[in-house]
Amino acid sequence: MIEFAAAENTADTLKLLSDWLRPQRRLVRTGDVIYQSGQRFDNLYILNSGFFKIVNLSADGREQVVGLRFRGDWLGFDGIAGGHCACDAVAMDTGEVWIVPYDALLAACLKHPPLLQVLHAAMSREIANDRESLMSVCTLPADARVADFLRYWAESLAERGMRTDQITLRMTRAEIGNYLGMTLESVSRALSRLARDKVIGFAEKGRRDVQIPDVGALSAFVQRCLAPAPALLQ
Amino acid sequence: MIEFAAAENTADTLKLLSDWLRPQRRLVRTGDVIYQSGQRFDNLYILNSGFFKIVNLSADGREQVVGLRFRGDWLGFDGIAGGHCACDAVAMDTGEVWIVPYDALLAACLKHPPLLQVLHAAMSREIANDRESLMSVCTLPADARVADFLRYWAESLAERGMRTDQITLRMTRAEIGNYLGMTLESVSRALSRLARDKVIGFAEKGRRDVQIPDVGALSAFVQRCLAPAPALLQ
DNA sequence: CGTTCGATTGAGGAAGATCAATTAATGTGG
DNA sequence: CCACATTAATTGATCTTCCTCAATCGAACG
Repeated sequence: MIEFAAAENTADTLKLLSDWLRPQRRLVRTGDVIYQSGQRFDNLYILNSGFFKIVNLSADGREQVVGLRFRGDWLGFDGIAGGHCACDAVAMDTGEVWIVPYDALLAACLKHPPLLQVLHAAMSREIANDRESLMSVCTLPADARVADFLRYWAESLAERGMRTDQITLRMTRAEIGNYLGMTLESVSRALSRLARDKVIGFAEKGRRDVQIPDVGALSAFVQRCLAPAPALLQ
Repeated sequence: MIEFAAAENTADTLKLLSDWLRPQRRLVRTGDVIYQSGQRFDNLYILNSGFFKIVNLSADGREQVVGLRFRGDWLGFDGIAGGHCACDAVAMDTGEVWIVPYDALLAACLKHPPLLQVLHAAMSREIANDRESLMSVCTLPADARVADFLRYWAESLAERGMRTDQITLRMTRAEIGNYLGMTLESVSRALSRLARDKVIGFAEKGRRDVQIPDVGALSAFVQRCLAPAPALLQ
């Protein structure tokens, strides 16, 4: 049970951080801003619960969702180098955020080095995840990208011990499209096709709840999109 | 002189790292592999000179250039979380890489906390950079993406005190296209258009050397691509 | 109960991919 | 050093995917 082990791991790590850092806790609701681009960097944030998006804003006004974050993830690493936050972090649901002053964190890490390992692992995971995103956007056609997005979301939940057979997308089609580099219409069409192929299902009411009976079917769908020839008969 | 200050900064940081870590040095040549996906994670690498690419390989065989690295950058962060390298790092030119065992680095950081700040800043920069890449791929049309790629490369050189009026691309059109999420033909056409518009120039012989008389012109070109209407007259 | 916002679906068009031919650069063995 | 082979780059023609524009439908909310 890898999922279970990972969920245990997340909980253990959070306990360790809570015990050693005694962080200030902040309850957030949908739309609440954790930090904003340009703001001075002072704190890192540990997510105890909820769903969050990271939004990048370019100088010329382009807006781009560049990441999604869940329980156990950290926010704010982008600010360390420049002393200012480089993006916005916004809650997509009610949740709890732990606030950790960076200075205090460093002090705690020096006293208790295992904390340092936890911190570095979080940054490392973020780097590896971002690369997967880039890979997905660069190499997958639109339908596969949507499928891969659902797979990623479901697996993120699974790793944290949450149910994945029925998930609630906390983003509009426009936001998903922005994150995946396509239009909202393309997202909608892709989801319709996934539903037609029985890879996903929609709840009776509302199309924000997606049923994923089998996460593996999503991966299979991605592979099917990549297959060079349909190979009708041979 | 921001460029000069940054170049000074890179040099100072490298000196600090060299003095405190006494890293093993390795000379590399074009094509040399610094580390490979799946390999056990033991070391981080600091780039003293040269040009490097980070290549991600997916389970189903898709290959994607997910990053470019220069003097002063670090390699290997992706391996910290999982204990194994998550990508390949390959030299695109002759250069020198400093090898730092992660354990030794942590020990040194505990003895000399400023090192920790340097390490975290490097990881932070990497995170912020990756997001810029994703943003570029998701929001810019092909021509603008190529222009933005050249701008990024030129500015990376400028930050390190190298000349930017004439740069040598160490990648084939195919590699650039892979990195930018487009075909090699699209890269070639974009470069031809940039040359026709006098935003860049080509050397007499060989089209791997690109003349960039004015980096600002590249940014302007990107903006022109984004402009919704040409606004012929008003 | 109407208004508003989000989602779906269709039709047409445009950006970029694919396929193909040519040219330029690089490398190799005689 | 040259003829030849090989790889990279350019350019054109065609085709596919996805975007844009537009209409309709459904859900949520005051």
